Amino acid sequence: MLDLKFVRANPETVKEGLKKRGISVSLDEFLKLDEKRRSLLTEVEELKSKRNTVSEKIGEMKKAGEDASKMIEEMRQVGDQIKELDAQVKEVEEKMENELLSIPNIPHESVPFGESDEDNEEVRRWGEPRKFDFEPKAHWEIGEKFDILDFERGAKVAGARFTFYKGLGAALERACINFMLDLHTREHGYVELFPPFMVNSGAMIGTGQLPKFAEDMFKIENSDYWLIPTAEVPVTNIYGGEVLKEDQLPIYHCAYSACFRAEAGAHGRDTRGLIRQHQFNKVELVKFSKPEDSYEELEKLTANAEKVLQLLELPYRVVTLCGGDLGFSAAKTYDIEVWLPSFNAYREISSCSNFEDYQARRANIKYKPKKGKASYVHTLNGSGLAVGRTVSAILENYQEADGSIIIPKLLRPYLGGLEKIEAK
RNA sequence: GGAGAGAUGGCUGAGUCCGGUUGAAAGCGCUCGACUCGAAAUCGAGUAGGCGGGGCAAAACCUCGCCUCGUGGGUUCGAAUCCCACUCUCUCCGCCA
Repeated sequence: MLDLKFVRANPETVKEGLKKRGISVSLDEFLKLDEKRRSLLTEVEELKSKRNTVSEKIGEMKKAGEDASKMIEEMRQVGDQIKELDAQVKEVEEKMENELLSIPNIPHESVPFGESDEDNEEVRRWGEPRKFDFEPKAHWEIGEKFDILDFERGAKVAGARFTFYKGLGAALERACINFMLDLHTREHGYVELFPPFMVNSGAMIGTGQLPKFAEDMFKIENSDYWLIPTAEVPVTNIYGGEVLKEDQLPIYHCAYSACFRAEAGAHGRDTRGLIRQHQFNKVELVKFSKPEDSYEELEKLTANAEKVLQLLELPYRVVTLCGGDLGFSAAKTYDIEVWLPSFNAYREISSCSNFEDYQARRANIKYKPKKGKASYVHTLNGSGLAVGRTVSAILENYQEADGSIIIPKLLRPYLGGLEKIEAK
């Protein structure tokens, strides 16, 4: 959420910033509401002030045994006016709140202009995509061949975009999760959380999924619970409504969670394999930092996510998302894209963002500096990494001519020393 | 699921029966100052947030006002205090992985 005072004072800056996203928002209506709100407030506050002073006087008169019935009658009428005006204020404020919650974050100045993922700017590459001297198989073919991924039965018991991992497939998924969590907690200084997989609407508003993107998520019937689309939601909201101490910052959390996404509007895209599932696993990195440090923290967070791919020896590239491809709440995002032979392309495996104070304002997360007033922290997060896509990348990049799959060295301890998956 | 207790500032905790200088005692913590070579101890001062108006180009800051004692409603001239609903926490019982 943008700062109301900032929008009021700098509507042109806001419009200009949103232009980078390719959206033009008219703030005229909003600013008109703002003016209306303020004039209503002036009016109603004057009445309330009057009521307060007169009520006090009534108390004194009663104590002195004097008759105050005339004043009481007058104040009764004032009370009715106040009630009427308060209702108007509430209505205006609700409209404004809705409006404000629906305005996306303003992109950072370093974010490139552009309309779609084609306009994202490549920052760096790591590793060299392998040249196969045979026709490499897609991970879904490999998964079925070894009977370690069962898409058909996933569809049978749940539906499209659900999968059973089986045997070494399940073990590989679990090994990746543990490998990532161990790396981030032991080497990168993150404190692990195991979050709730469902949250309430307040948390979803806090990180920006609501009110605009309800159709992208799964809602639990007859309750205010939503299945989390990412651990970002519970983990970022963990300090919602709190004032942190300066010396607590920066806070680093990592968390494994299952993620649930409705994938509305993705019909026909990535229908095969593990790339786009309604339920997938992810290890998430979340940071809370002082505003002046957040962009440095974004670089470090991205490097922490990249480290996973480096250790697994999977080639990748990093891109800066252009304005048109930027997520709703983010000010700047780096996507890490892993090489997937079946696509003959790099595919997103992590998205690392700085939200600046956008989420902090919505979730009301502040910190108190040693000197000065409490102000909003900056929040960041990134996948470290999406696990299903990591498994896909391993299966595809590590396949051999004889059909076997080499296990990356650092994962072997997590699989009882297993060196390769091969036909029995 | 049943019965009961509770929710007050950064924290602990009074006030709630009996509505009116209580936005809130006291203590702790924190900040600044004094003392000290320095620290501790001691002493003094300060210390909730949000919104709106004015001062101001703006921020800081100052000032006036409004709102906030879990949340939302109600009663009343006036509510932390009375009534209703909800949420959460704790204790006991039942059930359960």
